[in-house]
Amino acid sequence: MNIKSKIGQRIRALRLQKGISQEQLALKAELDRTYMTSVENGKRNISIQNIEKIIKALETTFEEFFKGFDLIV
Amino acid sequence: MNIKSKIGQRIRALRLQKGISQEQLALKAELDRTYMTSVENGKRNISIQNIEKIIKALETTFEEFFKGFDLIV
DNA sequence: CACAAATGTTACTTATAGTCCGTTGACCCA
DNA sequence: TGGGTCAACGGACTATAAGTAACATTTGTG
Repeated sequence: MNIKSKIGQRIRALRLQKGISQEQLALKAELDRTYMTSVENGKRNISIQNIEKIIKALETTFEEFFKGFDLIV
Repeated sequence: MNIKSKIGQRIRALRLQKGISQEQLALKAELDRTYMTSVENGKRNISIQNIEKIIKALETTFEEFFKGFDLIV
């Protein structure tokens, strides 16, 4: 699994855990809905600033977000 | 402290811990020497793929890299 | 099935990430 | 003093991420 897909997968998992739609998350993170879709689907080489926006919108932390991250195959 | 500076600070700390120069790290990560300087100085909104390159060059993991990351003020 | 809501895709512009080449200054030491 | 290494900076350039619109598809629910 490449890094872009791993990031997308992690975002999707946390989003679903919160039970919100891509659109709701996008709004909260101040990003475009279609951009969120492409990030979740591993199509974007996202920057650290946008990752930060999403982590905040998911109400989590960098540490939590990346916990166990390297175990994803 | 903004996210770009926090990333730069963390990279620099780990690099110095390994006792290598910016140029050696850049070479290992297959990035430009001048780019490494600007990243460490918090001037770049680095992408996830380049973060991955640097983390690998530093011989660490995402989990380790971001451990305690949110505590930086 | 019909309809709505959620998600996905394509294609595009603009904004900026990242490279390359060269310079400068600090530091160390023979 | 002169040569080496290292870090920071700048200008000019190319590569690519950000961001959006329009449309398509999937999914869930009556």
